Amino acid sequence: MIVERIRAAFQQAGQKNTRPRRLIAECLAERAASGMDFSIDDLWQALRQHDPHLGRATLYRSIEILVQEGFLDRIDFADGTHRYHVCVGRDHRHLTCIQCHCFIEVHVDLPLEQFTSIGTQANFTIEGLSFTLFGRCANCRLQENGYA
Amino acid sequence: MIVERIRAAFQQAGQKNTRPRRLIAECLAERAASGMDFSIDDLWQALRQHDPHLGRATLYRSIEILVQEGFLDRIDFADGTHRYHVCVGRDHRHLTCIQCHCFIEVHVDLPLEQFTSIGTQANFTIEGLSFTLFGRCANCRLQENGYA
DNA sequence: TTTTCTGCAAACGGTTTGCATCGCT
DNA sequence: AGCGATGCAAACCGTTTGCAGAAAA
Repeated sequence: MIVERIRAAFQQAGQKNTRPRRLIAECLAERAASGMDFSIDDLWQALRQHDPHLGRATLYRSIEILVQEGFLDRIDFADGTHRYHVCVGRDHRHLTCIQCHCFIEVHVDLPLEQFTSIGTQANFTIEGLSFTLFGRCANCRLQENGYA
Repeated sequence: MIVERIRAAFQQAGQKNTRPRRLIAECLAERAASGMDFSIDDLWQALRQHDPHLGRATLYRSIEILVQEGFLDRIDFADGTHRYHVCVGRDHRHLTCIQCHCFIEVHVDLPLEQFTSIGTQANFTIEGLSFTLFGRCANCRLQENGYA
């Protein structure tokens, strides 16, 4: 169960099992199930429905932990905004729509051997990668063409 | 000459050839020559040396135009900060240090054919890609080991 | 009981905007 | 002369921080 995995992630980071974090875990589980990505604010709105007194700061603090733990993945858009989604693997490879921000996780075979050799050449230790294809989804194309 | 290319980019966007923009073009040319990346604030500090009255807003407005024109490339870091550098090609492929933010443009042979087929499958029109390897540069590793 | 987390509200920092003025064309 | 660009300052917005009280361990 996803909720358990999230609680484990908190515990892993040495965090207590508190009510706000349980709520956050629930909300994230819903999002993981639907595959939706979300902004911090989306999540906060959802949380307020369960507990109107839950503070923004708490949410920020928890999200930070989960990103560190590799449980959440942060997607940065060219316009400076960013959203999150529940991670599947370690590396991040997606296809996102530059208009509506919807996205799909994709499976690309990247030439990993090249990366190690690039690292060696440049004298860097490679610790992660991010690969994003930007495009426009079918929906947004339709709307652009006036069928909205 | 780079300065000319920048001016052309402004003109392309229908912008007038004004003193602040000439200054910006000069500063960018220096940065292009040295291959350094920079934050908006770096650039602003440099500009103030030439003209202490140049406003931040003007800089933001100009940078925005150049990013749109594809002349500047924006690099987003995991900590939410971002920097710019003068573009070479259309697509962005670099290796950046998660600690000091230095970076190198790298030449990776990405499986382009895969991308088109991914686009087709997902019904997206692909318009760009971003590929970043994150790591730690030699300098930062040394410092971490106490040789600072 | 001790330590950590929480909620609140205030501070923060980067970015954007409104507006009177300036300066290209 | 006309219109867009500029500089300034204030507004903005997402995020972080300080702190007193509340909850876990």
